[in-house]
Amino acid sequence: MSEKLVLIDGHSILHRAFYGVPDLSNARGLHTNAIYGFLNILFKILEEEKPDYLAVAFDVHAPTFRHELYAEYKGTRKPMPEELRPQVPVMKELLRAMRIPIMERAGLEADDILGTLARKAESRGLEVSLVSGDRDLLQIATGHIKIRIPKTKMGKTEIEDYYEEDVLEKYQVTPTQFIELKALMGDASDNIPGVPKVGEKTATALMTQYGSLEGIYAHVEEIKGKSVRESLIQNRDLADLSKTLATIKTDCDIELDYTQARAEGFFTPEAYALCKELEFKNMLGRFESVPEQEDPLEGKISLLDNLAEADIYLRGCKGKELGLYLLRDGKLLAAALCGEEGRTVLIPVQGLITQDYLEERLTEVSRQNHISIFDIKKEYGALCREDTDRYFDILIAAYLLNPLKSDYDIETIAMEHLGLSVPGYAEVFGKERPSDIYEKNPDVCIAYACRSAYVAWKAEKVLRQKLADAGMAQLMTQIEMPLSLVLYDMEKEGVLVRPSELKAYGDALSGRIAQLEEAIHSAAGTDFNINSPKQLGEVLFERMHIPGGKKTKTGYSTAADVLEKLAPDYPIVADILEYRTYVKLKSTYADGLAAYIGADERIHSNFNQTITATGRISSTEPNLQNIPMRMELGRRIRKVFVPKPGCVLMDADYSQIELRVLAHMSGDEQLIEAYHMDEDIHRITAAKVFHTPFEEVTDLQRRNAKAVNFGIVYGISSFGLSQDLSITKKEAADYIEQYFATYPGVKAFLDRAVEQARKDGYVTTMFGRRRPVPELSSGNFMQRSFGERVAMNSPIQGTAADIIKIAMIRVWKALRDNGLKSRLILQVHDELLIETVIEEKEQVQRLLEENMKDAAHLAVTLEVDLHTGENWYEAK
DNA sequence: GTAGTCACG
DNA sequence: ACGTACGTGACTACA
Repeated sequence: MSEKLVLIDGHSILHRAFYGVPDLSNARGLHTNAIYGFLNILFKILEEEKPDYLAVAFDVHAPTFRHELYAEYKGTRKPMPEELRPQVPVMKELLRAMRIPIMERAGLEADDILGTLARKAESRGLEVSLVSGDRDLLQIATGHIKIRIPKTKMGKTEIEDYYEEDVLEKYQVTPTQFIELKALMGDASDNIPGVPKVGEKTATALMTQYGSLEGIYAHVEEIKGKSVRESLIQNRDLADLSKTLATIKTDCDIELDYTQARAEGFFTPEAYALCKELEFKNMLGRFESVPEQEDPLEGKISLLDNLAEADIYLRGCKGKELGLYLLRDGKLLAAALCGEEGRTVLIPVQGLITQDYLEERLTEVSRQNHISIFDIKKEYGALCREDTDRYFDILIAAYLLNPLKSDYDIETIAMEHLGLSVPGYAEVFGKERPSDIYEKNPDVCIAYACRSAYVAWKAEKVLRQKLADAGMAQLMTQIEMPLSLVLYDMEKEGVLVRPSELKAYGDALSGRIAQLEEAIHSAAGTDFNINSPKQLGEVLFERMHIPGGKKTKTGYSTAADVLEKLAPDYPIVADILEYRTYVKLKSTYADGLAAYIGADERIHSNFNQTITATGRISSTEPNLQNIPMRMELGRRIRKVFVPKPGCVLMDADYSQIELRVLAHMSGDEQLIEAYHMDEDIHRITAAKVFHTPFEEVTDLQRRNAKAVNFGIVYGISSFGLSQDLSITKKEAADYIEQYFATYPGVKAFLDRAVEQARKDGYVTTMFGRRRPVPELSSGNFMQRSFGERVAMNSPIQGTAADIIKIAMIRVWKALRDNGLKSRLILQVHDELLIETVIEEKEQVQRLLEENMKDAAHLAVTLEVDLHTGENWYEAK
């Protein structure tokens, strides 16, 4: 088999990646999205092609023969955006670190280098792939030279491949004709002059008819369209010049050193270090050997593996500020503590040091020491839970400083906030159990645990300072840290369910599912998997010829909004919708929830504090924040959520908290006044917006006003609103205009939010929580628009999240301080659920209402709707 | 592992 | 012209 060469147009791919990959930047503020995208494309190509040789070509900023021919020639590149420019040298540095040859030569564009090297390689019998975002390269395609054009969209890379025949198929012209096609059309973005008034269709038609530019001019008098004909005749010189400019040189004096271009040994320590600096964490897995900085704890670790030594240390550390790390594997294996730069200790569960003993001593230590720790919610079980002032969670701090990360870990915090490179959990333990590693290689485990305690200890000061600088010190100490304990308690409490009722509910669904499945298969005339959108799309839109266009990349859209339009005309579609509803309820809720019922017949969901970009809490395993509510059938699932004996469920939810937050933050007098009227807010809005007396507002008007209210909170766009209301964009735009005329303060507020985001790079909530909005500086229209909506929505959603967090802490403390046995068990964004001891009902109700209403003092009151019931269904 | 779908606020 | 409402998580199919 012949050998394979891959050549990449560096600038072109960087450009593609820059526009295709959302904004990224590392701790030093360097934008890295183009480099990241480039690497993704590079790795994808390496995997697909497994080339023998690889090189990357770059343009040099110097005049080329094209400039000599044509004074106005500006190069084939678009101007480079500010955020991209600094990424170029870093990209080259990374390529050098990966031992990939960089080909560049004054007077040559990357295209010419690619063209020349490709032809030479082809004549030597190699298979060649040219990777570029630039279609001009298609002229080089042959049976052995493949042009690969990657498209990066939302982080996913797809590559269009063109051999000679593919060019012919897609453009109806040969690669050679392709140059002349471009010459005819001109290409404004490439600064190549062309014959005016010849568009792509005309140019293609002419080219297929006459075969070449020369052929066209030989028969120019026969051409039908007058304006085209005259334009062609007038601009003959321009067409020829354009062809010369667009022709990629394939005979340059440049050679590839095939020894250096061997496609191997990319993953060098230098490249690893650079990727780490750039924070390309998921790239690091590609490196086999993992070079590390010297261990910061070399010689500073003490192993205290007997009771006496451990005891001496634990007594002696009283009053210190400690960093703590608990090594777990289901059970506690060891505790690492750090209270000074020069010494970190590890106390293993071993011999007389039992798990109980160690946990007891840790609880004692935590009572009299300040402790810094990573992910405290997991460790509260072994800690004193009187208050949270003594604790600092570096995970929560890192989250507040940048809530956009998908995950947080100790090694990333060490790198980002301490500039310290330490091995990560996966590097130490891989997929093995910590206890196995601990037996096989205790030193590695000890070192890992101690480093983690050291990082927690060392990072606290830095993180505190950064939080203070960002105005989030109070948010950290007064809201997030106390909240972590509330969440711990909620998880521990869990919520009681009735397994038998859940089972019965599921069984009832199964019956109907079987019926519907049968009806659908029979109507379709074929048995297929209704759960497969692919198969379903084919059956509906191909086999049954139901009208309905493609929407998704992969095929037909079968989403509910598409099917709902078809349901009235096609019974099978209505059945499918019903089938979907039932299957969803069965799989996610009936069966899904059943799998999480513990031995105590309670479900203990995880409440995560460091997931969302806006400051909301999230719930997982299972998600108890998305239990059906809107439809009656699904809503009945709530009947299986019950209080324990002697209790009732009390549910309290804020009434339109986000809209009230908007009224307050915007200070809009009209909106505030509307709330003071103590009437249906959507109806008032409708009356104001549509200039209708309050009493005469129609249901439709109210519904529209409500949709606009929602839209405002989401970061209004006429398109979004038009989708929601099934009206035209124009009508939606009118509504929005009317709305802003009614509530001018709201408009001003939203504008300010976007302005702040543009200026500072982030927006803030009433309580100082930050949400960075990197998308706003994107060159991509779609991403920028998204950034604008985010800038408008986040302060509102985030402030509402802050407020309910405050309420949770107050309610939790009030329950505790009054010695009540009722417990907070769930939070659903604007709603709290309390398992309430019947005797405490009045007291809990009062305490809930007061604490929720008083959680924040706004220009409008916070209203709370409160219900009590024998199950969650009744309590809503 | 990603895409499509759908449940919630 | 571009192509979306904001914030989540779970399940199924399929490469």
